[in-house]
Amino acid sequence: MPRVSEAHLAARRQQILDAARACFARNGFHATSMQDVISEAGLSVGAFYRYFKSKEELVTAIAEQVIGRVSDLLDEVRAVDPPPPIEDVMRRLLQTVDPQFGPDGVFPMALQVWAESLRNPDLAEFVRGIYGRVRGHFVEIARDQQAAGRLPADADPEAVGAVLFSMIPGYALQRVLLGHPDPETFLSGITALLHAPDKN
Amino acid sequence: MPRVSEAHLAARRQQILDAARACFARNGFHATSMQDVISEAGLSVGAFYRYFKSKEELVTAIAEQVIGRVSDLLDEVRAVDPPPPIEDVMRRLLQTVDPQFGPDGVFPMALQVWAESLRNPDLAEFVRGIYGRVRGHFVEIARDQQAAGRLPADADPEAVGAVLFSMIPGYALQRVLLGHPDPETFLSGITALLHAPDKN
DNA sequence: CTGTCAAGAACGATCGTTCGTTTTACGATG
DNA sequence: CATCGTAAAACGAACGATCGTTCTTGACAG
Repeated sequence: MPRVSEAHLAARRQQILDAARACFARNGFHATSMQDVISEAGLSVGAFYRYFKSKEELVTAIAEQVIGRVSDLLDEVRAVDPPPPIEDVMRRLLQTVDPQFGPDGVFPMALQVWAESLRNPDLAEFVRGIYGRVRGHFVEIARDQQAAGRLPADADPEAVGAVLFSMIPGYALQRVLLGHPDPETFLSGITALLHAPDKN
Repeated sequence: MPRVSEAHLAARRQQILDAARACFARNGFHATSMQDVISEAGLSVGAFYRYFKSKEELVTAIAEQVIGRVSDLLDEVRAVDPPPPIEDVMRRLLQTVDPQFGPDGVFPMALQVWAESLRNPDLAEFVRGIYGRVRGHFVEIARDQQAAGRLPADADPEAVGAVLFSMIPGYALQRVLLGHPDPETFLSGITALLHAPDKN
């Protein structure tokens, strides 16, 4: 019996996922047919359905990879101690994330995942879990900053973390939809706000 | 010949748009069929195609209404002088925008529009135009603040405007996907950042 | 042989849209 | 005012296309 090697099976699966990612990035989840994905992968219909139960399962798998990748990008940045100033943290973050704004990056597809998660409860829960963790990292960053005396002593780290977190997808959206501004300009805006004279 | 009143025609069109908005909010652009929209509107297939050339035209019309609404919300807030402190501007903004986070608000559908605009060039251009204008408002706000001495003299208003702008969709995303935090908490985070000790 | 894997024709469902028909509302006519 | 002719407006059965999926078939490794 032709039991094929475990590695071969995994490779096949990844081959499908890669093809799907390309198609989805090009045309979106809904406008790409199974035939598109299958042709791109150079497989047959029957082969595909050996590896995925349905199109929805494929979409979910891709979406989870995309969201997971976003999360990983942010994890890397957090893994720096001692905590540098907020501006440096955000600089690292924006620079790490910058190559992901192009058509081949994760952010254009992240937009699709966000929309999709409104109608796919499983995906919604997954997204909630990942983004909750990511925001948690920002809260930790805020806590670090507060401990270093770079935030008011009475500040709520949860609140500051939420604000810092908001800047990432907010910036991503500007980049993806408007094409502006570059990371350094954006950073200078953050710097200006952090150094606002105490008249507010 | 039954030329029906102009008002009647407009009302019919709006009736379709309302039905479409309800359906799209419930199931998304792609998962709602024409039959869904038409039934919701209580019309016949033929009647629908008298008012819209295609489903795509309907989607675009709805998307433009949604994006326009977001823009209008922000316009209202800007129309206040003399310019209050940044925190007050953002408070007004977040409170105005707060009721729009629920399932019936514009933001869940805005997510869909963002995704859709990646594959619909006409819609993309429209979105670009509107959001460009909205960001322009934030730049003006930054300029006002700078003139009032509440921002460093050498700050770039374009950059500060981009950062302030980013907080809105960034916050919207958190609210829609995570359900957190409430506007006042988020605001306290902004306040904390604005009052950061000058060690950064 | 034997059972796994790949292949792709075929299927039912459903999609968006068209189009021939019926209904409706108004202007003209007497 | 009553009637009728007519074109706009509404209707909905039907259509072709395409969708995602199933299933029969053959090839090939153990």
